[in-house]
Amino acid sequence: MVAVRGGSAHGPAHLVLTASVARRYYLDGRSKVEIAEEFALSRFKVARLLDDARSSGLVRIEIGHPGVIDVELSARLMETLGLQHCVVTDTPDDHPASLREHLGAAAAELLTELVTPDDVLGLSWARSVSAMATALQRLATVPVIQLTGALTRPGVDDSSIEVVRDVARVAGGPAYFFYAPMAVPDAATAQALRRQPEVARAFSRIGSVTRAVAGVGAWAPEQSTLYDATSEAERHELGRLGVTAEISGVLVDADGTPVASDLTERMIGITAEQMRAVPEVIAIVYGTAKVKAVLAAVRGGLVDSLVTHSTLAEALIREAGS
Amino acid sequence: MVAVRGGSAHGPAHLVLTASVARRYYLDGRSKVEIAEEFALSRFKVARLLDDARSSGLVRIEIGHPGVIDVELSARLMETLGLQHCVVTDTPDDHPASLREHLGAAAAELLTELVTPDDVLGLSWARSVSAMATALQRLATVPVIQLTGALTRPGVDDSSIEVVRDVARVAGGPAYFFYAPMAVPDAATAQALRRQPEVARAFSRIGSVTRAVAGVGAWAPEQSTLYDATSEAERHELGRLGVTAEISGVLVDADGTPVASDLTERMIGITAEQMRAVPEVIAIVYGTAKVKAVLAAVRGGLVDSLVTHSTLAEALIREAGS
DNA sequence: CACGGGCGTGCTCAGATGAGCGGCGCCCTG
DNA sequence: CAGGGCGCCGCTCATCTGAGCACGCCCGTG
Repeated sequence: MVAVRGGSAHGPAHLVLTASVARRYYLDGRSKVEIAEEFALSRFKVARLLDDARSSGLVRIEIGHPGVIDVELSARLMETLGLQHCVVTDTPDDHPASLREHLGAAAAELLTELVTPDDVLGLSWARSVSAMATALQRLATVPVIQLTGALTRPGVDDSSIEVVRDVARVAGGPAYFFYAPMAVPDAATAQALRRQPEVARAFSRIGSVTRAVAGVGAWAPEQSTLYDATSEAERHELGRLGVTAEISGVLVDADGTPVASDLTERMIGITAEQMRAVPEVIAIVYGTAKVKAVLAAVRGGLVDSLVTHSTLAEALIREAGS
Repeated sequence: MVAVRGGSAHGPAHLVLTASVARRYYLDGRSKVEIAEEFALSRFKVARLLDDARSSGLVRIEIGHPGVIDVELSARLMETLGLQHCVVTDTPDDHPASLREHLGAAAAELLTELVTPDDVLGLSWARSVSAMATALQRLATVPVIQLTGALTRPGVDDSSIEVVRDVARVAGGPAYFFYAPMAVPDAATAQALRRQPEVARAFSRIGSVTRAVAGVGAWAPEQSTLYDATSEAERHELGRLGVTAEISGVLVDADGTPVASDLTERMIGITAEQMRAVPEVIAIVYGTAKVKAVLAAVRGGLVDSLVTHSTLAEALIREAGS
């Protein structure tokens, strides 16, 4: 090379050459060696041109997908929180009911995809889980286990109590369900209930559950069915103990450490240890009020996967990053 | 692997996994081997995931640049016509004067970039070349050669006749210019003029020109200064001979083959052979009426590089493709 | 129940690629 | 004018990557 350089280093010809090379490489899929031959450059030059093109923004790479699922955000949330799976919809979040419906549909799709005939499915009591059951159209043949007692709020139609049976019907597998409340007034009653044949039958299966679906509640009014069903004094006491999240009746503090209390003894349902032992717990969550609760549940290893909406997902990433 | 597959092949989890992998690969620049290890996949699986991601449109790669130059279109036109260089601006084409100004500026930038101290620059007579000269702010120190006589139209201010001197001043190199018309009434006068010291001095340098800038005219009213300066009979005769393009006084047919005629003898300027011998002739062209003229000039090997606007560039690609 | 097509998977091996290095010419400064 | 700094270039070598192939499983069919 004669090595006498002319004008500006980043003139239009350089720009167009770079664009040509980028086009050949990214759009036509040619190798750098081929491009080097075609343009009479060294392959190193081509590589540097392409590096420049990317760093200068001449080449833009976007990851996206037409549809309700924001795949890029899902991937980011998954990586940020170290989740097993993650689905984020970009549903507008101004209408809780439609939000729940969309998330239920997304969770149903996820479950259909994930569940194999080798799985054992556990279901928690939550409106979002019920929404998922409604949307579920197909599922591998697996046993379905009820993980907690029911908890209905007067005046609120929390939809069918038949969630476990509905899902089991779609799956074509056996259903392990029972009729009992999530919490009872005293430990003795709880123990008695746990000995009930149906309850005991379901509970004996909890250890074999490989995938579970649950909601996540925050310890605040309207943010947890359990909170709303608890007495004023107990709410306060549990709050004092640092309760931040409620997952299927399991209470944990901000670090995700289970908070033992009087209430723990009175619960009919899966324990913190059992839940942590489940290989994959999928939580369906919505509402930005639950940021800290979700983080606690994930950090505590209780929740492994998330189905949520973009506003909450972004808030989670922001909070987790800080 | 246990090899019992669950739900749908393209569920949300698959989508999000693909997005994660694509993000790591394209955005974070990790290698496929690293990604394979991170996600516990085989590197083949990663490669196939990435292939799917691109073919399904999950990953979109765009080449573009904020500015007046449409680099992507420039690259495409360059490849389609096999040009040495190409600059396409996306200036709106509804105002010829502003168009000429923009193209002049783009051409000036291109020239600044391309010209090295080893070059010898030739300039043709054209309004667009004049516009380039006006915009030129910097240039390597090179000799500047006038390639043709001048051709002014009455009532049209074709700007300075001093183009060659102006450019030479910016370059800081010697100027080889002369005052003579582009065409004269008879061959004898032309020969006499060519013997003029200044003319001969400039012409003797034509063989050493390494880069030239010119316009391209179509053989139609208002599309070529030479056409407009020619008699009715001659226009018709030349049209009959198939003249399609005029480049710096050189006339060629639709294939780019030079058309010899009576007029050829009466021209004061570079010949077709000489022009083809110039390593790079850069043409500044605008107006979709000149599609066929540009194609002829390029196919004939007279023009090697183009500075034009998007409308004409697209028309050229369309026409060349068909 | 045996067979064969289709699909997804991972292997081999040659060719492509990236990281880091030394060389060279330009430009700036003393 | 000499020396040093800097940016650009292309090389080497270890690693990465793609094309094609073979295997095993699933499923539908005779």
